[in-house]
Amino acid sequence: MLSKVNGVVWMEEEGGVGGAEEDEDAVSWTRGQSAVGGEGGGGIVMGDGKDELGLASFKSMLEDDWYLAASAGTSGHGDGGGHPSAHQGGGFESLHGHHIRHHQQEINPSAAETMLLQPVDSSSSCSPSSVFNLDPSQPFFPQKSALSSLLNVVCSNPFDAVSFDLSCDASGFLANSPMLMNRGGGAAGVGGGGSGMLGFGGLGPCGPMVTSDLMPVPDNGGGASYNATVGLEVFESSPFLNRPKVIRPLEIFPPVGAQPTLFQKRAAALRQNSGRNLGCLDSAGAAVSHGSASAMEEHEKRKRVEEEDDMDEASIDGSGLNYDSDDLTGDNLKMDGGAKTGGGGSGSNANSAVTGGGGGDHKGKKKGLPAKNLMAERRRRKKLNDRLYMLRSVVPKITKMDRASILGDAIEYLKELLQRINDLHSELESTPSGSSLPGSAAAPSFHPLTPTPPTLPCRVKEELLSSSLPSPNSQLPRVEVREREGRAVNIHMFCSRRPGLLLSTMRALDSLGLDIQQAVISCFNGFALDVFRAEQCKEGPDVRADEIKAVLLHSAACHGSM
Amino acid sequence: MLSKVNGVVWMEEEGGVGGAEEDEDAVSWTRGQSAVGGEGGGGIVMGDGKDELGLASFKSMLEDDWYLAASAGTSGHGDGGGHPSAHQGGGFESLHGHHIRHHQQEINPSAAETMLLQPVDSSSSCSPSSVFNLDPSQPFFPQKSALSSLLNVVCSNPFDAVSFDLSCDASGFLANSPMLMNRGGGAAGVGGGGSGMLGFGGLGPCGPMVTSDLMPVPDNGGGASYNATVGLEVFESSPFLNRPKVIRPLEIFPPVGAQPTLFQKRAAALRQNSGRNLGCLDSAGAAVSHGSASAMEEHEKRKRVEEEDDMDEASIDGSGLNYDSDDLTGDNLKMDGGAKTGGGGSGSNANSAVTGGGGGDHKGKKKGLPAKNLMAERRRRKKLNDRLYMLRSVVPKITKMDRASILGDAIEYLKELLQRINDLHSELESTPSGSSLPGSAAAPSFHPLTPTPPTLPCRVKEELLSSSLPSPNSQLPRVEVREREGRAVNIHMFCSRRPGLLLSTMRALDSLGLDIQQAVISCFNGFALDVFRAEQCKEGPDVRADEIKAVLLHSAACHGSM
DNA sequence: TCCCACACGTGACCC
DNA sequence: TGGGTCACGTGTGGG
Repeated sequence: MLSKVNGVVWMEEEGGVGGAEEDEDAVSWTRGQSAVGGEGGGGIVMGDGKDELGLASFKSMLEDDWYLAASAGTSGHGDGGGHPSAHQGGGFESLHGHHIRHHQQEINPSAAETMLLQPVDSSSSCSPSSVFNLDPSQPFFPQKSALSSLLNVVCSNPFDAVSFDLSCDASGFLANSPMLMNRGGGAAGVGGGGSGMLGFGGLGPCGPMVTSDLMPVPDNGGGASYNATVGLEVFESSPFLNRPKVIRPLEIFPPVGAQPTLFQKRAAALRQNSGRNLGCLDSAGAAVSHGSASAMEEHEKRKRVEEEDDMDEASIDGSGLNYDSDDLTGDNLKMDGGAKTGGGGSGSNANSAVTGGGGGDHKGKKKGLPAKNLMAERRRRKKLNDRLYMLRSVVPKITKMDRASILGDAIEYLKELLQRINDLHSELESTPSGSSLPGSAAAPSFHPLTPTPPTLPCRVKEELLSSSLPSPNSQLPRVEVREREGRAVNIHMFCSRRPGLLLSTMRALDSLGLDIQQAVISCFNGFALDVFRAEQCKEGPDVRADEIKAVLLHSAACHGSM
Repeated sequence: MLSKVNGVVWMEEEGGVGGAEEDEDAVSWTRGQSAVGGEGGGGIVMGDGKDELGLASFKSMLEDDWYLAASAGTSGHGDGGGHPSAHQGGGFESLHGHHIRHHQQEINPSAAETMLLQPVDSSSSCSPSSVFNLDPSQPFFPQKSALSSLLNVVCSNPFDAVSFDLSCDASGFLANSPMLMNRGGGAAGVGGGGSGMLGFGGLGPCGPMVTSDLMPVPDNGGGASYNATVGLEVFESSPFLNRPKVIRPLEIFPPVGAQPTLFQKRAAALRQNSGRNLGCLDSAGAAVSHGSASAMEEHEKRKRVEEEDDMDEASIDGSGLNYDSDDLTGDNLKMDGGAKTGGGGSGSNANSAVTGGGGGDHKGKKKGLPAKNLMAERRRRKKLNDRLYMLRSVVPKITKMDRASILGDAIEYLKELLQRINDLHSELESTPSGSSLPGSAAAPSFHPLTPTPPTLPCRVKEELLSSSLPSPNSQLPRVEVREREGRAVNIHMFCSRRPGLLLSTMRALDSLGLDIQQAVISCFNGFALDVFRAEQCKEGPDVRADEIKAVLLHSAACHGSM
């Protein structure tokens, strides 16, 4: 149902995101990504996907797998440093892949699906894109657009998403994991881990290099699909290389992926740094890059792992594959974890003797719980990160890649959307034809979609400010009424809170024949009434804004007076 | 400017959130809170605040202060266990402080600012509420509603929001911050830190106990204001104690507050647990509660700290005061940190030998960085949490209190909004004249971004809408009423929106002799009413919760029935 | 008991 | 160098 409509996209998201359980949500996200990956990489293992369970299990599997895979893969390349040429190359791949993808998406008609995928990817990729955005100087890519598109995409894939989410939601996860595994195997071969490698290999230049390194990359690629095209670009596009700094993250491939963003960024950075210099093995690079080789290695591993995880989520399929290949999972994971910790030895954590202390999971610290807990924690973290990225992907304008910024941007964006909806509502109702915006000045602003509405006309802002600010308490009642089209109105009222004010205000509005359709009223120290949309009863005569205002002011005054 | 208007709050948020830099954002958030605090606590050090930098500094200051204060306070009580009675008391304090504050705010006419603050607080407080929501069983609080309300608020302030975004985006934030500070200073003087303490002391029972403990509280209190009432409640209201579980968070006063949510929940829980048993010193309590006294202590401290931090953010002013009072800050902080770490000694962390190992900040591990870093990390964490709560507050329907869930819900919600926008767009275009559509069609498409879906068939759209919205709508009216102490009640109501519902509900509440002091009401698809605090008129007979519920249900039903 | 979620402190990295 | 960010591993509490 949902899926069909464009709304579908939304639906999915919703289901996945909010609607269902977290896990489910996570799944959904993943799915989306996976879908994307599938599209791009093609190789999604749909058969598996079919199972609802698949997803869930997938997810978990993936996560675990991640670690495992990552560790496995990582260890392999990270330690061994088998990569041929650039980390960068690898990094780029992913990043480019994403970007490229975006372009492709646009380009490709197939798009519909792609779109969806894209979104997913974008989510992951988003980060990259956002990254791009970050760099003012080098926005070469349409991150924003990408993002938006992604969002859209997500939205666009109502079906996909929906189906996934729904199916996935509940049973999905758990059951899924196995599925994932299977899937992974089943998958075309985007391949994560070893398989993934293959995928990359297919890409071309990257392939080789990637292989060892790519382990992670694949994940990022999640998206093997991306790689193909991407790979080329990467190599081709020196620009990225050229500008390591800002872009770096992106460059590397943060963009691509799903989760690399942060991780990738860092990883990429590392790689670049080390990589460029070294351009050799990962390990070498790592070592080179910094003082503590061991530390570096660990770091890399971890990052990779995470990346993989991300990938998993992002492109579950791919990851799935990897996992499958790895298959070591459980034990390996632990081991990996242990190894990591042990290896890393950061300080306190390293300790972690708990985890692995020695080699096994139970070492001694306490119960041996640590290992499990550790994994759980990792999963949790990853999940959270994925969500975060997802959120990022959904938010068109991303100021910074910071987690906090992401949240902040999301909040802002959310508000913006609400505002828009409001405006649209008013417009809709009021202006039949005027569609355009008569009413809503705001509409235009956001409409444009400009993700960056921000710039909206200052004037508007001013208005708002004036209105908004007034606030405070002691203050005089402040009422603003805007007529939208037709009989719709927007009301903003602010004054001190007084007992009975709420009721009297409601009465006043009612007396005016206004039906409050969308509003938010808050009482605390003060009283704030924001009616986004209210309509005058059809029957009644038109009430003018100033009338409304007068009535409300009176109401506020009466009470306010006290 | 901004500061003045109620919008301020929003402004801040928006600005803080999306618009500006993270720091700023953070600041903004903080401000909101701070503002609140200022209102409540008043004692913000405004002088400093004036500087734009001030904000930043404030922020940092506060945060640091938090820690310091907290640590100071904490260390004092935590380690020494100087606190008179309960940790709970302490914990409560903070929490309560928040709640109380709200109350006070409400009480305080100064409110206008408060209002703003409130929202902010609410955001933070929301978390608690959401927490409640999480519990299916115990939704007593209007978390959702709160959230929704928040959202609404945000939304509601179309102007504000817009303006904010716009204005805020760039300069706004920075500029604002100073304002806030100023305001805070201007505030009545609730009092933060030391001052705050006083405030608490004023409260009564809590006062004494709190004092030592309160240090942190003030922060929370940001809001000393709350404390007064809260403190009482806490002590008085055994119920909370009685129902530690689900309610806990709320009970404690999560609602109030600002950030307690997660923190508070836990903290509260801890306190309750320990507190109840012990009811003595914090340290004692801690020790009692669990095996590792030291660990407990640390925990408590930490929590408190965080709480404080939250407070800081929430009610920066307060914190500011505290800080001021403390003044120890820098060094103290370090010390505190060190102490904490040292004291706690949980395991790995404890170690923290880095931090304090011994007593001072620099111990030895590496550079002595740790301490600083530690603080930074704490701040960061806090900031992130605040944002998260903020986000939560904005998202109307929160399934779980999980971080991941919050993100997921937010994403979903976001998608929903996009979908809606899309639909609206299509409708707009199509409906009015089809002509516009084309172009606009684009709109929808791009809007939604979903390139494809673009225009989903209206019909579909309709379906979707119906479906999407559903959440609210379809539902049966849901009303939850909790009696607080005395004549205070908490009400959470959620049902489909119906014309006149708002008024009828208000009438119903009025008829019950309830004075709505703190509430958030949001209307969109559904109708959500969250009354954080309402008091029955002194005159009237006591109204029982079930009566209220019945009346509200009736009201909802009448309208709801449709 | 386990699992989950969280907060914490730390090391590493970047700017 | 210093602040900020991040991931990690751990400890802990709640269910």
